[in-house]
Amino acid sequence: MGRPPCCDKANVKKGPWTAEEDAKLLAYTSTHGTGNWTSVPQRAGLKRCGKSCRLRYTNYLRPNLKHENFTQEEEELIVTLHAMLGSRWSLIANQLPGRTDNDVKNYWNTKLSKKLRQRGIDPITHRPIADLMQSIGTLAIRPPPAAGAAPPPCLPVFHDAPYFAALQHQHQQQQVVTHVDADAPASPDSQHLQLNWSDFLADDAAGHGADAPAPQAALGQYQEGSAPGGNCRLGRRPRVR
DNA sequence: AATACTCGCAACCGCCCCTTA
DNA sequence: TTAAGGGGCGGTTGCGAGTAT
Repeated sequence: MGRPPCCDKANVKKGPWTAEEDAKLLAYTSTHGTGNWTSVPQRAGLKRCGKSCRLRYTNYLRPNLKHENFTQEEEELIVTLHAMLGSRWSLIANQLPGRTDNDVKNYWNTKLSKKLRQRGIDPITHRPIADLMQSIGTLAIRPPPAAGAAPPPCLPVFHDAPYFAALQHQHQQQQVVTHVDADAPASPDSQHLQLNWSDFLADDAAGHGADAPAPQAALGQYQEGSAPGGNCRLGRRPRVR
């Protein structure tokens, strides 16, 4: 049994937002703020789901959003953070002022992952594709597990727990490729990580205010939550309120 | 000029976590 | 203590615009 719908879907409009709807939503949020989203549609005079209103506001109408193209610096930061965090788009977006998680996710899916592939880097693990092919070949010759034995661990990726800590080390060794200029010659050592790990942690703490948990603690939660119960599913991002 | 294909992005879906009664 | 509901998140889809054939 799933969750009940958050709104009456039969009487809710879907699809692209009109300028009139945007104006209503902006007018409402500018005077009343963004408190209870489920009540926003009714109060603002919109035939929309509250979630739809929230999404429209946070991804498009919110003040201080950037709508121009991503800069080279932003690209490199996204790649760096993706190597560290995986697809925690909201956390990555927190480090990019004026960008939303949807922006970052779309940009990654449409551009950055392709750029990485063009350079011979696997966009999931951030490792050279040739290395991965070698790993797959090694796995293929392993004997099958005995009957009743525990299932084998997942294929490791950078943002799984054991690799999270290792990544910091690798970062210090400047091995992670972050430069994704497709025109540049593909060379594993052509560009190196620019982001300072401790700076990232400090930024994260500052971004969440004084009452936010220490960033190291938050990262600890990521590591603990990365493989709950030993299965392959990544842990969800710990929420910071 | 018409059609097919690709790309970019806005929006939706469904799951999960947290809060609250 | 527990269940319901709200909010947040990542994954996916749909569609318009641009480009290639």
